[in-house]
Amino acid sequence: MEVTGHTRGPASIRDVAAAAGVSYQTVSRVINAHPSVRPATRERVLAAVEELGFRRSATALALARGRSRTVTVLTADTTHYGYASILRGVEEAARAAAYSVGVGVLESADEATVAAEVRRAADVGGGLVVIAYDPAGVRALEAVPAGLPVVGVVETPASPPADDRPWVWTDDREAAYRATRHLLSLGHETVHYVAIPSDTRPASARIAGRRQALTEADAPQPPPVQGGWGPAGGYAAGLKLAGDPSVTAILCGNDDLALGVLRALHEAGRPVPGEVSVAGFDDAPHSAYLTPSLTTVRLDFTGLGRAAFALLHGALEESAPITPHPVSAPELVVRETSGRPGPTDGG
Amino acid sequence: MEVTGHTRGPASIRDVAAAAGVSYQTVSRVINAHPSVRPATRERVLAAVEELGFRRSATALALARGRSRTVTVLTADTTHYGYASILRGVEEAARAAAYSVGVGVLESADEATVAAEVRRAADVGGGLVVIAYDPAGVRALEAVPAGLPVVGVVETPASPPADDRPWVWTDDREAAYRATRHLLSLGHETVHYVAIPSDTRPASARIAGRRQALTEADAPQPPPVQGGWGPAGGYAAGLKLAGDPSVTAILCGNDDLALGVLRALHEAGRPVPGEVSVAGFDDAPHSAYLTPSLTTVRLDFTGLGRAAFALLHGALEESAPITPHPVSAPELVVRETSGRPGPTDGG
DNA sequence: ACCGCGGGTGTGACCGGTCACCTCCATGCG
DNA sequence: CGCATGGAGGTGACCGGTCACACCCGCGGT
Repeated sequence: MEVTGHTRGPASIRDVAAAAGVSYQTVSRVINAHPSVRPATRERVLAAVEELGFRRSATALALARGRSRTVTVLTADTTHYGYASILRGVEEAARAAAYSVGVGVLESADEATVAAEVRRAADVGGGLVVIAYDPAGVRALEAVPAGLPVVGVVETPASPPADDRPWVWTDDREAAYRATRHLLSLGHETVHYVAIPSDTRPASARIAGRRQALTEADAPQPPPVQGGWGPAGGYAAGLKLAGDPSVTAILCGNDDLALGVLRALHEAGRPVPGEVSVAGFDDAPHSAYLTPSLTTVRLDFTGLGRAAFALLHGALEESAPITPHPVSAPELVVRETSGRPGPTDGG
Repeated sequence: MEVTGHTRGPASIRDVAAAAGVSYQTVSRVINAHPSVRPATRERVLAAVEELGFRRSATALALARGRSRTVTVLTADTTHYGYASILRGVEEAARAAAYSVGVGVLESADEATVAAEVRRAADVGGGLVVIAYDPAGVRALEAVPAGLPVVGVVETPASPPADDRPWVWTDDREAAYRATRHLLSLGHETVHYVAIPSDTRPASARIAGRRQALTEADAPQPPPVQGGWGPAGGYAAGLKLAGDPSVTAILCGNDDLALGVLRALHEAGRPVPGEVSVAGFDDAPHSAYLTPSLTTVRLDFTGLGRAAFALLHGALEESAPITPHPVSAPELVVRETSGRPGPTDGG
């Protein structure tokens, strides 16, 4: 009725300008809260905005400004609890800052594929959060071209990151240290370790934390067992360890691994925590409800995601001073899978 | 050396054109594989593309074409296994089609918040996949403005969806039917049900499937117990059911719920499957490794995600005929939590 | 009365692509 | 030989915003 000649599709600032009887630039000023617009004019423009249901196109904004209010999270798996939590943290912070978040899954760790994925993510503009706990993620982080804002979510690094390529991490060295000490304090001679893939690096923070605890206690240092990411890998590793009667305490790189280990111990007839104690990392939601419930170290993945976004936000805009690391410290959660070692010579 | 005056930042088609000694339009033609470009010219352009590291800007493309090769997944939780798998399926299919995928988390089911989230997602253009298993998702699906391409991921609907607003689903009616029949066939008198929030609707497909199985077997029909989404809710529901000695079989709306129920039964001293049988939905990765391992119905969430994308892709472009539902049928996976009912009158 | 100044607006170019349309030239055919 | 045809390529406008700049006007100072 009152709308006569405006174009099909969503209204643009030109449409709004026409409706309000001003120039498109004035509309732009109103949208951006520029001070020098007369109140009466502002009112008219806002009324037109309301009436036409105008929404400023994110695409056009990105093109004109050169950056895109978008962060893309590159991850090897959306399904894994830790990764999914990081994604949630990023999304949460991004939403609060009116950013959009994209996801790219690194299907394989193959160099070319990863590089292609990084390029794709770069095409949309904005920043990148790379979850670099695993080989695919590490590759991706390396493949990010210079000049593209990126934050890596990594294990506790040995040396601080370069300024132009910040990292974010939880103190998993400390986490491993505490979990190991907890198990030792119960009376176990040593603590075996089932590793997630990233822990194969000799510099792995978790391995270092465990080593420190073992060293301080003058305990033997059995080499880590490779477990992969999921329960299946933990199960396989668990079967190996279950066969060795000297094994009484097992620390696992994550809760899923621990679950597999628990199953393997069960099948091998080694009661938990009667004979063997088990602890995990992450405190996934189901860990508290397992039978027996899982002793684990809670890691603040959501906070990690938020921190990653904050850093990126700081790099993309000249606001929000780069908040260092408002990530909660790891917290040991003692549950039923850890206890004093029982007599193992009996069976 | 050879590059003299081209602009800072990523190269544009104008830069490439200058380097190759052609017009920007020719570059555009080469990029888009337009036939009428002489091979020699094409070669020159491609060489320039290579040399300058040209990548076509997704933003500019979106602006010029009017649509943005992006799909945004709206979900209430990135952490939940089923949701995360759907996201992965969407991402997988999207990547194959050179689309980007965004995520929006519906933090609350509050109408205004959800509407705002939908608008935000709409701002980036492209299509929407809304995971509408829960109240927040259902609200979001309703709040999507007409004209915006959207696909809902829903429970088996009572009536087929409208053409312009397609849905995608697994046959969870059949899934519930099969799981219930399985439990009945073991000799249980009836099957109790711990529901996920969406199942409160009287028209819920899962509830209908279970009802049908119970009806066919002339079994009593105890009302569903509300469980929520996570293990905590399952635990609470499980405690209630555990107190009733007549309860010998419990079907749960998802594996996390089942986990909580198992824990509650354990604490109540009711052995599984000795006294009570339990089954879940989803077949989450850890379910096979629980002790006892969980009988469940595997649902093809990833396929669901891929199907959702395919539908959206069909709506966004005039290609890829709308493949109806290449989603795998639910598959009953019988494990250790289900067995014949034992003597319950003893304790 | 003249100038400078600053608030309130409008105009043109630009971001990096695409699309519609035009030109130029080498053919083929009547 | 003249002309329609189609391949190869170029030009201008446009998508929906932003930015740099010019304009107009009222005001205060001299």
